[in-house]
Amino acid sequence: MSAEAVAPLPKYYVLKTDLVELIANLAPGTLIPTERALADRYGTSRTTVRQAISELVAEGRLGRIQGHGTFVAPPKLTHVRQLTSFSEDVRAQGLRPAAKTLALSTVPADNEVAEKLTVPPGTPVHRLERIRLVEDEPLAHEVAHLRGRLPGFKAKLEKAGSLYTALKEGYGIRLLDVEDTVETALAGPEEVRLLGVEMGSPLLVVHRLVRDAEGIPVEWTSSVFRGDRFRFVARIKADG
Amino acid sequence: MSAEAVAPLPKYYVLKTDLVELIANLAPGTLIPTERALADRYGTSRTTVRQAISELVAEGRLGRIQGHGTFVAPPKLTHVRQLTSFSEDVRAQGLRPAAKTLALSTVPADNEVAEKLTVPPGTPVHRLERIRLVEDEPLAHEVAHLRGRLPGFKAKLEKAGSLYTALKEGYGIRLLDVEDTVETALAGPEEVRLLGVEMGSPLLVVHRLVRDAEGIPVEWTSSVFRGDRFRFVARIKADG
DNA sequence: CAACCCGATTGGTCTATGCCAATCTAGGAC
DNA sequence: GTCCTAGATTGGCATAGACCAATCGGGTTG
Repeated sequence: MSAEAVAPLPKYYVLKTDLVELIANLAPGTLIPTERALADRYGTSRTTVRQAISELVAEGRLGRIQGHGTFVAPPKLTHVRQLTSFSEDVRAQGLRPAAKTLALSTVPADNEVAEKLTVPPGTPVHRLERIRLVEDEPLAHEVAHLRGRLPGFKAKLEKAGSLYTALKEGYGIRLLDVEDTVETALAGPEEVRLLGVEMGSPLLVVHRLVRDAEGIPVEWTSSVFRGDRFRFVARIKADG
Repeated sequence: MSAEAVAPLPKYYVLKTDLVELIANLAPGTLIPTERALADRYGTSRTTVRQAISELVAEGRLGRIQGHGTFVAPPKLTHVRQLTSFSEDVRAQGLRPAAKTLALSTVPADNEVAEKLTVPPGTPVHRLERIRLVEDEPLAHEVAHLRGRLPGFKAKLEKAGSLYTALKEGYGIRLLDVEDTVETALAGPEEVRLLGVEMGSPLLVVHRLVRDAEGIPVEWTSSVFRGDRFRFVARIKADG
């Protein structure tokens, strides 16, 4: 129709679009043809097939396992971030949450933690490192830093099961507000190891600052979520 | 030290790590060596160099322009999402915001819009499509759908300059709360065209549902932000 | 029967190379 | 001087093939 020269779409993008159609009606977990088979069928190189598949993996639509194959990924979860706990959010969706504590100790605050918690660098703070699981699948890596002296914190945390419950019922700390920042990143070796994602897959990096009823920062947490399995929701109320 | 066999890091990842160090002390905009030069220097193929650079581009640390070169990317912006407007947020950072209206019309609600705005499919709704700019650079593509009859909307919007101001001062609509969802995606041809990003670069897709004082949904907006230029912040107040 | 091993299959990394497309620069035409 | 063109340079796309690593299935071995 138009006389204008239209830039032809790259082959890998055409293939990607075709794959999206193909998997639209397939159940999660279904294997798609192998890379070599697709390369044959489309008369293209495996490199080109891999570029198309890689983007779909990055978008969370496909997954792949070396030696096994490439399959349709399960749909994204929705994570409602209110002043509730991760566990509650997940349970509200009918799923089974869990947390594995990797480390719990008292450490001197580094410069970043000190700034966020408004304490002098070197001040002892509690450090809690955990893996968040849903249906036994590791979905997030979280490192929390807590300000102040919290005697018997370990026992209280285990008893309460939830960080926020422990703070509230163990120490009477009431929370005023939460500030979350959300940004994208790509997985490196640490995330590959901890979350079982593949190199270069997208992540959501969340930094959370929690203030108590007096407006004093009490918690500074850095979390890395699998970007292909999560969607964040924030509900924000009007001021008046 | 350990007798355990350590999986050797892929070459492209080593190169990526080296590049992160290299650019740490370089000013934004500085050109890094060309792909061919890096391939020579590291005794590797250009394909491997491109894999390393591609991930850094996806993370927003590098940018590249065909025929020109690969350069250090500017730092991310921070976008505070409260019940304020995009414009106010950007101005608060000392930057110059702008919006370019691509389309403003009344259209029948499709299934998704109808569901979100709780109206029957086909109901006339206002559709506003805009490009958000900061310092003349397009950073987001936004399609808003507004429920209800809004006589003279176009004129009021132009007069107010801001969507929220227009709703409030033009029609007395007070807003109760906002619900944002944030997820990741990769750029396709439309984003390449509208935002000037490259194919496959990461995006933040935000869906926003705004309710009025009675809790009735009044706005359903779909936004696509450049993932390499934005960081979201949500402040959430405790309920009581 | 269970445990083991081996080979086929599949994705992961990498090479070497070619050509296309966008950009920039140096020279020449006017 | 301005404009234009022709190369050189740079990133973008794609090929064909090699070898590695993880997985899985079937057959052998105890």
